[in-house]
Amino acid sequence: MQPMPPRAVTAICHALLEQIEHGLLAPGGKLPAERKLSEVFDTTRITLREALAQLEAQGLIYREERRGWFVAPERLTYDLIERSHFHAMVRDQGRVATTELLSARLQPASAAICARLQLPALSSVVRICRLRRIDGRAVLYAEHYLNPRYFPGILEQDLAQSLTEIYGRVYGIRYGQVCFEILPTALPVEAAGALKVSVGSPGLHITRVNSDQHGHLIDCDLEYWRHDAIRIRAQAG
Amino acid sequence: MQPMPPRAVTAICHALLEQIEHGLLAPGGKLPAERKLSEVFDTTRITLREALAQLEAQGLIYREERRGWFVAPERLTYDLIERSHFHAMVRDQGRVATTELLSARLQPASAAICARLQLPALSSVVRICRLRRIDGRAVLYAEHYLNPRYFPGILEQDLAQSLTEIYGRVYGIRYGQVCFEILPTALPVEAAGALKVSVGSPGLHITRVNSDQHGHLIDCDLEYWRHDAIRIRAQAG
DNA sequence: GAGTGGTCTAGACCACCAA
DNA sequence: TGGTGGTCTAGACCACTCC
Repeated sequence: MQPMPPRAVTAICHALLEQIEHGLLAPGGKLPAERKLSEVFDTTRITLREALAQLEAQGLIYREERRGWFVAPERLTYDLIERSHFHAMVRDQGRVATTELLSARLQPASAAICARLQLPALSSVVRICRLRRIDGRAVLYAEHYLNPRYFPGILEQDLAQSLTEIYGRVYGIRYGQVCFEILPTALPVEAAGALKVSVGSPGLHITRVNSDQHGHLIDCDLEYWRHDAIRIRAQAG
Repeated sequence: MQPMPPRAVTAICHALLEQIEHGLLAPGGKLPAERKLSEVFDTTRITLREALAQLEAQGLIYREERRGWFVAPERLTYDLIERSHFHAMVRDQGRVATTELLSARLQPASAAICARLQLPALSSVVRICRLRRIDGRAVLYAEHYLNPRYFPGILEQDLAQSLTEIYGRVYGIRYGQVCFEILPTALPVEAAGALKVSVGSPGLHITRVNSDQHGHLIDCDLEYWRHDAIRIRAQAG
C-alpha cells in the first residue's frame, strides 16, 4: 500500500532484525558499540540510536544503562487468573528467578494507598520494595503495601521470599478476590533506577488490590515491569 | 536519593508538565511548534523532541503525524471481565465512539490465525479491519478473523456496527469463554498507519480468542491500541 | 586509561499541511 | 506558499564501565 520510504532508520532496523532472527546474535548477546554500528551502516550515531530505539520499543533488543545494547530474551507469560507466585511462575517456564529486598518498613500511607486499601487518612502501612530478576536480568520493581493489622511482626520475616507463602504459613491468609489495573506508561524514577533503565523508557504498570479468603482488603502491590519482559494472559467467561 | 542531574530534557519536561497540570494547556489542546518551543527553552530541536518523546511515553501528550503535539485526553477504562462492546463502553464513560470499516473479505488464513482458531492449514477466514475513535481521536485498530462456517453471509451486514450485536441478532451467537493475551510492543505498520502515529511508537497489542455459548471457537481479534488511550481492569478469584 | 553510552549543539533538506 | 514536523549530518563533551 504505502510507497515504503527508503528511510535509513528502517533499513538499519531490517538489517539488525535479520541478524537477530538468523541467530547471529543470540538472546542475551551484546551488540557492537554504537559508534561501530554507525560506521557499519554509514550513518550518524543519532540516526543509529533512532533505529535501536525502535527495536527496543518492539521488545527485540534492550539496553543496560551505560553498558550497551543486548538481544532481548523471551517474554515471561503472566497469567492473571491462575496466579502462582513469581518464583513458581518463572520456574515453570524454565527460567531462574531471584528476588532482592530493597527496603521494608512501617510508614504513613499516601492518599492513593489509603484509598486503595480503604484506610482512614494518615494510616500506617508496611511498605516493602523489592526487585525481581529472571535469569539475572532485572525485570520487575514492586512496592507492596500491607495493612499492618493483618500482619503483625511481618518485618521480622525473610521478605526476599514469596509473600504469598509467608501469608499462608505464618498468618493463615490466602488470596481471595484480586483486582488488577494495567497501565502502559513510562517508568517512574524509582522503578527506572532499580531496573537500570533510562528514565522515561516505556513500561507496564500493574496495580493489584488483594482481598483474603474472608473478603478483607489485606494489601496492594504496585508493580513496574520492563515492557519487553512480559506477556499477560487471562481467561474470562 | 540520586543527585538529580540538571538535565535539560528533565527541566523541559517539568516545565511543560506544570503548564499542563495547571490547565494552561487543556486536554486536546495543541502545543506550540517545536521550533517555537526550542527557542522558549533555549535549546535545539533534537533536545526538545527528546523531552516531548518522554512526555509522550508517559501518555501525557501525543502526536498526530505531521500535525503537531497535543495534550492527551483521559484514558478509556477497558474491563476484561464485564465486556460490553466498544460503543457501550465508551458511552458509559461519557465519551463518543465511532467506527470506520477499512476492509472486509474472505481470504486464506495465515498460519498464526489457523492455530488460534484451530483450523486446518490454508482454511479461509473472514477478515474485517476496522478503525475506532473516541471523541474523534483514532485509538484502536482492530483485525477480526471469523470462522466463516458460523457466519454465512456476514459480509452483507453493516460491519461498522458492533459485531457482538450482529452475532446475537443474526446468528443467535453469544460469547462464552474468552482468552486474552496482552503484549506491550511497538505498533506494526498497518496499525501505525491507520492510527496516524509514527511507526515504532509504543502500543498495546491485545489478542482475544472467543468461543460461543457452546464452546466453539468462533473468531479472534487482534487489537492494536494507542498506549496512552487505555487502562485495563480485571477482577479474579 | 581507553572506550562506551548519555547528552547536547547548530545547523540542513524534504514532504506535507494549512492558509 | 510559508511554516510545520520528519529526518539526517557532523561534530562535541562528560560520566561511567571495563580492562
